[in-house]
Amino acid sequence: MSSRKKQPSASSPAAVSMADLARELGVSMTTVSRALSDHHSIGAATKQRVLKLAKKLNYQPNHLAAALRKGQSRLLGVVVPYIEGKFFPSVIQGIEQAASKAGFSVIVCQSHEDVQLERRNVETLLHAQVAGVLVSLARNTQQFQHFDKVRSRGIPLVFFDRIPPTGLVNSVVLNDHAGAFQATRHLLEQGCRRLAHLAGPQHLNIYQQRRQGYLDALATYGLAPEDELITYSDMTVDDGAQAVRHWLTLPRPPDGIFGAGDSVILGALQTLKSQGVRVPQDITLAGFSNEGFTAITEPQLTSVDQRCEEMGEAVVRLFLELAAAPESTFTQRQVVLQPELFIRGSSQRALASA
Amino acid sequence: MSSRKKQPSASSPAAVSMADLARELGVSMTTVSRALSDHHSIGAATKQRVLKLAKKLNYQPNHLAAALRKGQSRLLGVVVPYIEGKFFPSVIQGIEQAASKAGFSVIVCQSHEDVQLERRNVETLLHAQVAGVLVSLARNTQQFQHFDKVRSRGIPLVFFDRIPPTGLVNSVVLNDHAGAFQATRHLLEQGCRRLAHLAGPQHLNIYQQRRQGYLDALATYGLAPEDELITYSDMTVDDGAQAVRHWLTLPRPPDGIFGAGDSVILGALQTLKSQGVRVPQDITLAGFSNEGFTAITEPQLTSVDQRCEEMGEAVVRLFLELAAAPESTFTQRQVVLQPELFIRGSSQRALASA
DNA sequence: TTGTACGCGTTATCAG
DNA sequence: CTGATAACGCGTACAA
Repeated sequence: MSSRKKQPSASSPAAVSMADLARELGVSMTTVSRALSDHHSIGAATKQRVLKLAKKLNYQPNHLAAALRKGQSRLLGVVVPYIEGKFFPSVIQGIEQAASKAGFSVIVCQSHEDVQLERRNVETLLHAQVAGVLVSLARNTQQFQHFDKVRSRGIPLVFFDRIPPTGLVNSVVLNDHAGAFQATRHLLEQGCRRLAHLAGPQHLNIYQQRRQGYLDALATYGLAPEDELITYSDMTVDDGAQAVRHWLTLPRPPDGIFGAGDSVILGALQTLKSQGVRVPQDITLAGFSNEGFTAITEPQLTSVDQRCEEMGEAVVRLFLELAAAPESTFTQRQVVLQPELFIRGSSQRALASA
Repeated sequence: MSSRKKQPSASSPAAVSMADLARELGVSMTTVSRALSDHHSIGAATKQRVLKLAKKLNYQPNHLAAALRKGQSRLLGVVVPYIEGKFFPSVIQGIEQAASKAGFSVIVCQSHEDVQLERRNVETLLHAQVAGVLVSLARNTQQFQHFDKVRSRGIPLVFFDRIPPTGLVNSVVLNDHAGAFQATRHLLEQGCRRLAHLAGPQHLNIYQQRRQGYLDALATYGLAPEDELITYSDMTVDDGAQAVRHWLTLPRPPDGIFGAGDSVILGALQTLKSQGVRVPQDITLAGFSNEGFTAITEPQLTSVDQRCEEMGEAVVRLFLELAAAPESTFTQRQVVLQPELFIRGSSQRALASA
């Protein structure tokens, strides 16, 4: 009908491109590009003209094309095991904040604690041409080849919280050892001398560290660990309940429990109460993560806070450093954050004995 | 040094492109493209050769380029108010599942209940050239121009849970009215006759519906609503506590409370207990959302479950329909899911009176 | 300061 | 069935 090259069909997007602006203004695309990207080689007047028309026509830059051209997007890929609970949402929150400040957007993927899915997530992110990949490992991830592809493409890779045991990576972690140590020492200070531990899967760095912190704190009080007072599990509520039922059958049950997670301690608390065992008078409790529900239970649960937002920010900072560094430099930086113990009713005998 | 066009620099990504495959095999890029995309016009033998080499060289398709060319990516953008709590993570879970099944990836953005951020999120998604935008509105969103841009680009737009009041949109919602009606009727069946309601912001469709469900249930019992038994708030724990403190000062306090959310009911429960009021004997409670903590409180909280995963799946289904439909057809489909009441201790007088 | 021309990796069109 | 070529929208040496 019309002889125009681009026929603005009524229903289709009015996607106005740099070429359109250039044609309209009678300048070259180069000029437009420079005006929009605030390049130095550009006359102030021309720049204003371009910017004005761009606004008028509601020009939207096609980041896809830019990414293709530059071989890099402004997207950040995040892989986490799950987004229930408090920890990961908070970390993601920190990541989003810092990323947005640096002009990046964030894609979030869940591995649902499944290596297979984790692998596919990484693929997805690579396909989306992300500028960086930020990962917290799935519980059952024990091999790490799927991350080689990321590195081999020169894309910055940062692990956080759950990191590979190899250590040959860039990572941000909490000082889990210190957190566990603090919590355990606190229970000991409350007078406990038979202190049990609900431990997590030991192939995950975090649970290993928490167990070690527990052991080391015992040692400072001259206490030897007892195998029957340490159980290993997936840290669910049920796992906590089951462990407690077992411990209560012992000739000498524990007088305090440090759990490597909050859910498992919740299970312990519920079972203790149902069995008529008083918390904290008979048995004190402390958990890890400072989940929201720790302030809801009765008594409230003492727990180690993980500085979630700070972790997210640190992850992005590390990514930015890697992105800025020349590809050749293979750094292996590790950022370590300090946890904080939140002391609540489940461990305070002084208050409860009243 | 070498006469090759592409000099594979040691440190840079070994990104092998279709052109590389074509050159290596002595065929055209067209052929390679067809083999890879399973086009019909291609010899079986040639196809195998291409596929084999592609695998050998670990060819990774550049979806970015494809998206640029086709003007469409396989990315789905999701905007939610927040990802704490149970509801949104679960819905996202449903979305991810269904999207992945259809070959789409998912970007999640949080508006943090802020229109400004919501606006920017939508921009971000458009920049990322998403194939669809799935939105649950921020609490204070009352204007909707920022979504016009999405539609004007011909990108399918689906709202869920918190939708614009205009109704001129594609959406997936829970039958909030039915949920509230069920919960209220249940409390009435427990013998309550002075039933209070903790209502949410009425410009949000969901809270409006829940309030109406409450009112309609009262009506079926011939009860007239009383203004002093309905409070409006942002539904936080504190809001619930405050409302209860007020109600307890009334000459005739309520004998049951239906809250439009679980947090607000939690606040109510805590305050009631601290004041020595027995739940459910003196006052029954029911909330909305079936949050994880409803099973932790004592007594456990009766609450309306929102079919989160189903909602996510429905959202994606609707998106796919819109994407398949010709641009001209302006449908306004609304999918309505049925909620389910989870009855727990906070509302069961029969059990507690024992 | 501005413009020309090319390339990023893919797909669509048309010709053979 | 296969191939050459143009195009998607943008960035950037290089030339003017």
